[in-house]
Amino acid sequence: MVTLKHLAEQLSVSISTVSKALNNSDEISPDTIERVKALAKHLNYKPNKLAVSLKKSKTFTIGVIVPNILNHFFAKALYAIEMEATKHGYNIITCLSNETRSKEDNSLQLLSNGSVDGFILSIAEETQIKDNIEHINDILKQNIPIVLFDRVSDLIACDKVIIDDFGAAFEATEYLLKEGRKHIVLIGDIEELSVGKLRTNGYLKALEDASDYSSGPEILSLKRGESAEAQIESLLRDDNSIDGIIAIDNVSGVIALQKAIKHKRKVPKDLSIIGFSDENVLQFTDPKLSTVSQHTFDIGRASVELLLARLEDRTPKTHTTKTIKTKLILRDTTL
Amino acid sequence: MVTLKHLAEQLSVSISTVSKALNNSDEISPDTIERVKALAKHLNYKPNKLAVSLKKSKTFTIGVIVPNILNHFFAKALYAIEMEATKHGYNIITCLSNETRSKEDNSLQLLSNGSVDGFILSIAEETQIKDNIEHINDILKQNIPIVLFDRVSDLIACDKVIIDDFGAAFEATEYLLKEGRKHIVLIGDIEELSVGKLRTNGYLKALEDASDYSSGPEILSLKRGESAEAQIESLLRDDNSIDGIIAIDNVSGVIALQKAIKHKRKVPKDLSIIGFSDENVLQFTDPKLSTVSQHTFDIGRASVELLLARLEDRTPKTHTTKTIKTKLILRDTTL
DNA sequence: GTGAAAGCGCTAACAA
DNA sequence: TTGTTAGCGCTTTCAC
Repeated sequence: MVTLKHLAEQLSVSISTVSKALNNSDEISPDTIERVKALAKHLNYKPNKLAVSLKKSKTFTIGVIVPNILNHFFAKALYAIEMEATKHGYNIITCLSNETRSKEDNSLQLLSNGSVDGFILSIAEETQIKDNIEHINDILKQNIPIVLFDRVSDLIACDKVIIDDFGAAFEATEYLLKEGRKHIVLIGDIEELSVGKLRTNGYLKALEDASDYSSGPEILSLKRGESAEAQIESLLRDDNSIDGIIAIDNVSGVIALQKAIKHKRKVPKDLSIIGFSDENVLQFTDPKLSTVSQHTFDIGRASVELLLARLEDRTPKTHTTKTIKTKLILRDTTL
Repeated sequence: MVTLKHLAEQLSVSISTVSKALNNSDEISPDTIERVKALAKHLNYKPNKLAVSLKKSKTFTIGVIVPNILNHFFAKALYAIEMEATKHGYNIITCLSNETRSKEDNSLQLLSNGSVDGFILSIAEETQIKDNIEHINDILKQNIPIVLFDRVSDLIACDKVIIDDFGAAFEATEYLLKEGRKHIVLIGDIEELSVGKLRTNGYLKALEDASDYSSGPEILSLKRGESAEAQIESLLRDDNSIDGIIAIDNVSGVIALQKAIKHKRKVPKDLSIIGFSDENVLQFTDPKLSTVSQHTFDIGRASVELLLARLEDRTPKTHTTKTIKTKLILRDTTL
């Protein structure tokens, strides 16, 4: 590895001269700067990032902790985060909590030792269910900034990026009501998460507000141990009166659609389906699923922006919660 | 941030004593060790990783560069890599090339300055098409080890993890032939990649070997600018004689299946479909797609193992190419 | 315009 | 058993 020292020796100048020259200091003569830069280029010199970071107490690295990268939502969020971070000259260190509190805690601990300047994090399911978020607040206490996205907690005081889950589900339900649907079922496997609760409430409120809707709310809360497909298929098979489905997680909408096709239900004539997802999750169905689009790319980008603002002291002392707009995208599974 | 210096001052001992105590050196008295450790724990001391890395010239960090994280194959590979790396006490810095050579090169450059101990990389499409791999060899020349996975190149001398693409496609085609299929079409959008070529050759060889197969090979090479769905749909619509499909990329198989259902083709009675993918890509179709499973998790794990072996000097001078077994998984779209 | 020296936080050879 | 010192590669203040 080529170091400043090597360059200095070759050029018979001091290390500090070389350093300054490479940083275009106006203390150094143009001539020297040129000579130094020429040799640096020739020898393919690259400043050792560890040394610079150590010296400056600044790593230009963000720790990103996501619950499950096999979930397309998080994959896309990571994509957006990486793109935006790179744009600003930051690297990302990626950790996966796999929905467990222990791994989340572990990653936080392991990176909060000078490895990263801050964190972008979506809370693990286990953490959210137990509502045990001390490990996260511990990091905050050490003055390491964190931006929470999607899955957040009121018990944590930091910057956050969310979508209007309540409003989005409300709007989707309202749409089905306007279509004249009489039996709308909500399907999901994320009732325990902050976002799941909000979406469920949005659905409930919309039904409540509908004066001419006679059947009560009906929720199929998918059980973990059992096949989601079997549960959804049996729902559709057993009850022919269902004419609307709101799927509040990533995949239930697609499953419902596949089962509806299999059982020859006319979609959307006799049955409307709206899923929750980013635009291009499981995009190859025919007909195409109507969805509440989460603008995942914007979520990731906003998270990075918020964190960098915090790191560069461009933010007020108070914490920001940024809400990314959702959009109801009507494709082929709604009228 | 708590440092050794803080601990040393509080305990009125030297910094090196503290350092040694924390590392359980037998130069230090049990008593001192205990006192040091107690205070360290109390103050939540964490050794600064940058300093340790700088000192030891060892970062315990792996740079992972993948072409496209929205492709489920790479998401899963990343998942496996993160899991395995974490298990061995390594972090991963993730970079996305987005299939471009420039970003791939950039990431390599930016991390080869002491940030990582080595790389795990799958070659970007642009790099593979142009067969311009000097930037990768440059890194190798600097004695930074690289493990290539999935998309590899003969022009790069390093450890590699691949699957038997030729054999897998051969086996899949053979299976359809044994089913008695008379008109088997290959669909794909990755003919330009190393893996795509190998898979295509496997298909061709299988047809060639089949004495009683009268129609020639037929390949639908999906054009980039146009909709894959439209191209596949028109194939199926225009030619009713097609009774077998081998899809060599991640998603074409699912698209073909959806279109077949839409056009009321009996699957698998009148049309067999085999896709290429990991087990749980787009898993919610009904019927379920038969696939060549790539054992993506094993690919990721093997990549980490190979790299760590190299880093820890446990490997011979020569380079290893590890081939991960594929498996033809027959689900519902084959007889 | 250039260089010496201190120091970021840590490890490790050597001295006491 | 403990402490001193040098040094990883870099930046930056201060002196020349």
